[in-house]
Amino acid sequence: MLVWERPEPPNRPVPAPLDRERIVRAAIESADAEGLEAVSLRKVAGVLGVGPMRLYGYIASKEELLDLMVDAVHAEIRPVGDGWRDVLRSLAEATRQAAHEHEWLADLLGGRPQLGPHALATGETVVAALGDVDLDAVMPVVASVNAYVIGAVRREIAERRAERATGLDEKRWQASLGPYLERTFATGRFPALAAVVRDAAHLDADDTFRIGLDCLLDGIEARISR
Amino acid sequence: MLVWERPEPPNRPVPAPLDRERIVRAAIESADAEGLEAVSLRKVAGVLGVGPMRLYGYIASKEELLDLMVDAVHAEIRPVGDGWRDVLRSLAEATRQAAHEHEWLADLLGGRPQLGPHALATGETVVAALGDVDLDAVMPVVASVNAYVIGAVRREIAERRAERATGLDEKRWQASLGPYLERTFATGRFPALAAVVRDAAHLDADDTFRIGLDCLLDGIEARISR
DNA sequence: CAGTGATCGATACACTGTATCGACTCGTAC
DNA sequence: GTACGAGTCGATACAGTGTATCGATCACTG
Repeated sequence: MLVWERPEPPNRPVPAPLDRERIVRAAIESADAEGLEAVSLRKVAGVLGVGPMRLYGYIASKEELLDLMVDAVHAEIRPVGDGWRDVLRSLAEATRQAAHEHEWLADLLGGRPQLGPHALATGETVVAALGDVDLDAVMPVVASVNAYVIGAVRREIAERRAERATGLDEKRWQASLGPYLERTFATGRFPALAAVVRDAAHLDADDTFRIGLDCLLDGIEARISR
Repeated sequence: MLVWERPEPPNRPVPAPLDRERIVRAAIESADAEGLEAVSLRKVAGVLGVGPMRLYGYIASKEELLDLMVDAVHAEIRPVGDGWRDVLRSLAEATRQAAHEHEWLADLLGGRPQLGPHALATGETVVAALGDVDLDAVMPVVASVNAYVIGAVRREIAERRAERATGLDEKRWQASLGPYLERTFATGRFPALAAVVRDAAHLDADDTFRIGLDCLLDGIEARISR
């Protein structure tokens, strides 16, 4: 068929410009807005106006995308302070802060080794601030603080989600968790637990986090100044 | 059609007897053998000789199955010892041990509040052993140890998996992580980190875990005996 | 200008969790 | 003894997933 009667090719749109940063940003926005389980390659590609397979030019798997997301958040974690204790506390608070802004981070933290440039940069800052600490003690100290933060943040976010799930409509709450614990404790099988839950002061999340962190830092201090 | 020429109904098999315990056991075996991501309701139902939808008579969602799996493992976590410190240490070691036997536990720990009977029983044991501790201090103390354990175990399992992934064939290892860090450190952007990784003593996982735990327990001791 | 590699996205595959619904069984009321 | 109602079981279906494959198209090199 001659060109004259052949229609123009269907206006093939210029392929949307793409790079890892754009992809990761879109993924993070999705995760922030709708949770991690709502992040799919199809949706991410969708908001970028692109076919799903296009992403595989920039990442090799979804796992890699998640790794990139975590590393991107590490860019926001900039511990500051004077001396090792300040910096470790700052690291902990900043990580917790990041997880508050990106709840999905709690699902990913500690799930895979963090070796991205921003994670390494954070590590560098921290380790550099531990210059006056015995070299052999640096790794276990940083590791322990990281471990504590990961676990504490996970628990905190998990609790927050559980509350939100029931709290969304008061009915559900009334019909589920509170009374469940009531009934369970009423069996008398967990007297000590029941006593603590009923009679002890209920700390908020901030205080709980800080107390544990202080304990850990105290213990570290005792150990490295020995 | 008369019965005489109508074939027997196709030997409808007696429905396999089922209960939550059987389901959970099958799921745990799957997860132990092939990892958590290989656990699907179809497969679990399959090994039980049952259609997938049958499971929904016993659980309301896959999440609930995972909750049951975690609680089942909590039955193996029986902290023992004299005094609060022994018991907290025992709790930590037992949890870590459980995660070594069921690596998928690392993916689930801290992901959702643990309110199953076995988890509560573990909590009861621990809290009971903290009888001589100020009531208001019990919750944050237990929470901090739990947080540390969750994070430490996660990191440990994550590292183990990463090693295994590359270690399965030596080629991959040589081509991926080791040299990656080499090259990255060679850029000179992470001098302090590089120094630690190169010059510091490399502790094994057991020691790393114990050092952090000791720090935390030391800090707790200082705080509650104040 | 021909050919060659890279890039793009449509299609396809195997699989997921779970809603729906018809077929069937069984205990009970008449 | 029979009709009915409730409940159980599993086949089918649906919407969605990550990713392999591959033909079409593009930009660039000889």
